[in-house]
Amino acid sequence: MTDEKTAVQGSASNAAAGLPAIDVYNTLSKKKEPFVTVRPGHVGMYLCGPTVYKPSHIGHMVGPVIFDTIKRYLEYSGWQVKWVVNITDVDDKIIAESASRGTTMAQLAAEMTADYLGNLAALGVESIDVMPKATEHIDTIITFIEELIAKGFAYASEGDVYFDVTKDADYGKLTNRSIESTQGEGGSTADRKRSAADFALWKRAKTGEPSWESPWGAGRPGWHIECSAMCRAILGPHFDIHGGGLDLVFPHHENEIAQSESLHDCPMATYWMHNGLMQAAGTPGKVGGRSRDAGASTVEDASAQAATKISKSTGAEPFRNLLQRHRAEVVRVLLLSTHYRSPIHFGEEPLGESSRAMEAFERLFVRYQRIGSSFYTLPCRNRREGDAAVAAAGEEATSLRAKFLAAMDDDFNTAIGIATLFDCVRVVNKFVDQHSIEKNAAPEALAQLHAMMLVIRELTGTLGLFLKEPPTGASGENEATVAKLMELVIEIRARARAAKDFPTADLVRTKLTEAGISLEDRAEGTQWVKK
RNA sequence: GGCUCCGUAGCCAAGUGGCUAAGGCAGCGGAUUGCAAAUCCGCCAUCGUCGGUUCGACUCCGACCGGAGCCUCCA
Repeated sequence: MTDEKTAVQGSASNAAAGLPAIDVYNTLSKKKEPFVTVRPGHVGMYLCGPTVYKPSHIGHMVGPVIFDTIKRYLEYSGWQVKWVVNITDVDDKIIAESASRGTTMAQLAAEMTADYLGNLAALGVESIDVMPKATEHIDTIITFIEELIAKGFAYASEGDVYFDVTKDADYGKLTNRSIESTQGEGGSTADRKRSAADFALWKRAKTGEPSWESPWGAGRPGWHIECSAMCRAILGPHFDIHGGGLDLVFPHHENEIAQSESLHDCPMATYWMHNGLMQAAGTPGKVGGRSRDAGASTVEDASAQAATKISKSTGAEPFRNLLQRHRAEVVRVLLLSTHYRSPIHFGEEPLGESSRAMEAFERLFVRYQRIGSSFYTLPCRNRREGDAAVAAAGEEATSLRAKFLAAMDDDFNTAIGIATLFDCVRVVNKFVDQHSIEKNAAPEALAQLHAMMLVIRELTGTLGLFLKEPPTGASGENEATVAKLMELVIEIRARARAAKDFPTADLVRTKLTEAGISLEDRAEGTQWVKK
């Protein structure tokens, strides 16, 4: 398909179906392309999920949050999306880790999958439709390999099966790589392969390893084949979006393309989308990767990388530990504040900054609550409903919404989207100030305020933000006790203020601030907020 | 050595061949407040360096410097 043709047909067919024109950056072409789906109005999307051998860390959360946002935005805009994220539950690393823990591969995989799912839920990633596990698709995988052998693209070798890259005319097209320039897996498997760049589709079992029966003997699938096989089984031979971290482009996605397109004579996915990797703030190197000196080959390299290696030794903590210090919503804001293809600086500093930034939204929601309405129960309108209703929110809100949508239509630019939302917050606060809505609201002003809040609800909803009311801090009976106490303290301070005893009033406020509680004096009375 | 990508204010981070280079954090000044907090208003960058193309570049090209990812396993 040529770009020119696709562009014209794309915008035309989207418009005909009442869908907006969206551009998507495609790793395959290295440029933005108009978004045209295989089936009009429908999107098939696949994201490479985790290998479940250790608790997931922040790096594992990037892709899910980004593609969750993309799915939300596409559905908001009128597409129907089917999103698949696989779980790799058979792999060398799982086998090694389970052996060292004295448990089984299945048991370890189940535990780590639960950990992963818990983290996703905390982050509001709830829109995954299918989560296939490799071990539940062994038959699918074997069939796929048999077809590849039958077509001459793969060969069995002493119980292993390899993909023959020399048979694939355009091997390397995703990463602009030649067969000669790739080393492939070395070690003991090297002499069973015809070319170094050939990769395993099926690995024969060593004694004691988990294995499945196959036409080539007992063994297990290679790393890349499960994605090809499960993609076809669930989304068909040609679907729309295939995503993953930038570190997966080679060899994983290159090899998926080789497997699927050799067999099917059609593109595997129209758009290949890759998210940037996490980097520990202030230090070079991504979070959670292997140490960079693994491939050091020259003397100069070794000395240049020494500093890097030390800084990387911190590693990445399990995400669930991080959640004890930071709300998941803060993480989500941080991830979406950077364009998805850029690396993200991650650490306590950036998290703290995101947290402070995000509170501007929540303060507005609290303000809205004081005016008498709950933000969290407002309906998230879809794009058409929003188009029809936005005028009531006034000119500024209308143009900010248009800016937000234009940014998201342009390769899901959530960074501009969030920036625009900050503008919305300022516009609404100003509106509330100017119309003295907190004192005596005119019905028309109140109506416009609600319309504006509905716009913020609509747009933040597409990012998966502010969908749930934040936790209030203390819980249950404690909360009630604290509330009573605060009521008393505030009452005493109010009397001091009435008597112009400001030293006493200020003492109360200062001490509370030190204790992490800030007081806000307003016309209607004093409010307290736990920081 | 090969293949990608990046270098924008104190920090984080968008963006564009030519209108005032988004937004956030921090900071400063003002309105408001008993004083604060919150909110609002205002201030705070010439875009790594050096060349080139162009009427005009931060935006295109080249070189250089610095940083990141990939080239067996990694989200």
